[in-house]
Amino acid sequence: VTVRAGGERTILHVDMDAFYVSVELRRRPELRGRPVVVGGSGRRGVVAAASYEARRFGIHSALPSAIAKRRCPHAVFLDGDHAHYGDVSRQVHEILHRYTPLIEPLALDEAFLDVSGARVLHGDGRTIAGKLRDDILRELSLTCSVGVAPNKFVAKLASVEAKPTADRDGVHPGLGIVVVDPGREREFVHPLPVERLWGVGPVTLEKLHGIGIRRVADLAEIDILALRASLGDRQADHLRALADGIDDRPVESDRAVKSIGHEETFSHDLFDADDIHRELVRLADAVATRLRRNALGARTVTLKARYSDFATMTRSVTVDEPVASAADLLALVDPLAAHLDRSRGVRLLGISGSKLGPPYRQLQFDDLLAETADDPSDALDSVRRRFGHDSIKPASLLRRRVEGTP
DNA sequence: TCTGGGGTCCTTGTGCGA
DNA sequence: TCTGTCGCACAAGGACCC
Repeated sequence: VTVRAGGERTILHVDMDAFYVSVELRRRPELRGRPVVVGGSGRRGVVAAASYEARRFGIHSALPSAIAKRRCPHAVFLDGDHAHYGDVSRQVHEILHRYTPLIEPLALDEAFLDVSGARVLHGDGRTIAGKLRDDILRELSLTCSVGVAPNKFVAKLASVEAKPTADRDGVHPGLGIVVVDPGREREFVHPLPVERLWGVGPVTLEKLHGIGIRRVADLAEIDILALRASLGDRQADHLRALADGIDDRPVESDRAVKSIGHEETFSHDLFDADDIHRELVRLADAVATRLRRNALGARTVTLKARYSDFATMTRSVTVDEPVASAADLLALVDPLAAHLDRSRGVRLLGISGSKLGPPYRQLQFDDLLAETADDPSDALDSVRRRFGHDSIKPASLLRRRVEGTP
């Protein structure tokens, strides 16, 4: 977190163009110019990314694959290769690091950069955006769009304006870079439809339409009390600030991960307890592997299940000491799973760990015994060496304590 | 044969101790 | 002693993001 006394910030939002698809096309150049879809090949899949040629047919991310195939039967559907996308993402980040250490990754394919302190060395925001686009294209054969603005939110909207577009008429190249100068934020955001604001999804949009708000300018003008009554104080105040082009959130380069989880939708619903247990074993193993890779343990473990009617439920337990092994995760999750209503059919199961911390275990007396030879007195000596002579003594030497005191 | 998987953040309800 | 309330922590659900 940096605090700059006075002076405008210069924030870049870098967004790779159709990232997964573009990475695949580097490996399979024969598919260039064709509608290509990554993900969504499974029976219950959805689209993860679509080439601009595929977008001409109304295919977009999160679209159920069954619908995507209906809209464009001749599209090429590829399974995703997330490990590879992760590698390429790291290469992109190495390039970004040449210009500033203040990088906040949002996803594999996009990041915020605070280049306020890099202007002397590398030039203004537009210049830096041009340089890193050139670097990424030359070194990785990938294109990206960049928004430049005094804050994160406007920079993100600007990068959308910089992107290529696709409609029935064809694919239209984008500007590549869009700069919103300080003082022009309101002018830039006011004409946009309100659903372009970060945090306005289908539910909030419905509420906003209900009180007559369709453009960002409407949001900036409406009585704040009416807005609060509709959305709640916190969200109302937040959206109003955005509508005024105000966003003070810093670029956070060192955000700690808060949860690690795995979930899976099955090709066919599960009704059998053994089947469910088997899947939980797999999920627990996957979560445990990633916890340990990150040198973390979880104090809270959450079981997620989605029934065939798409109703979702979660149940969690919190324990005193972080767990990081598949066996420990499973021991916590299995009792939760016993309460599932299997007769409804389970289409998805997930396990996630939160309240993360170092995976240490409270030192047990047995641990100390195990460190020493068979002679218990060795263990005594070991404890006293580590924790002091009075740290261990015969129970008979302990004074009785008044009930209720430590 | 419609609805993934990785997350973050916020709201709401509830239980508990002061 | 009983009751209300306040603040807090936690669990569960949901909205939203890519």
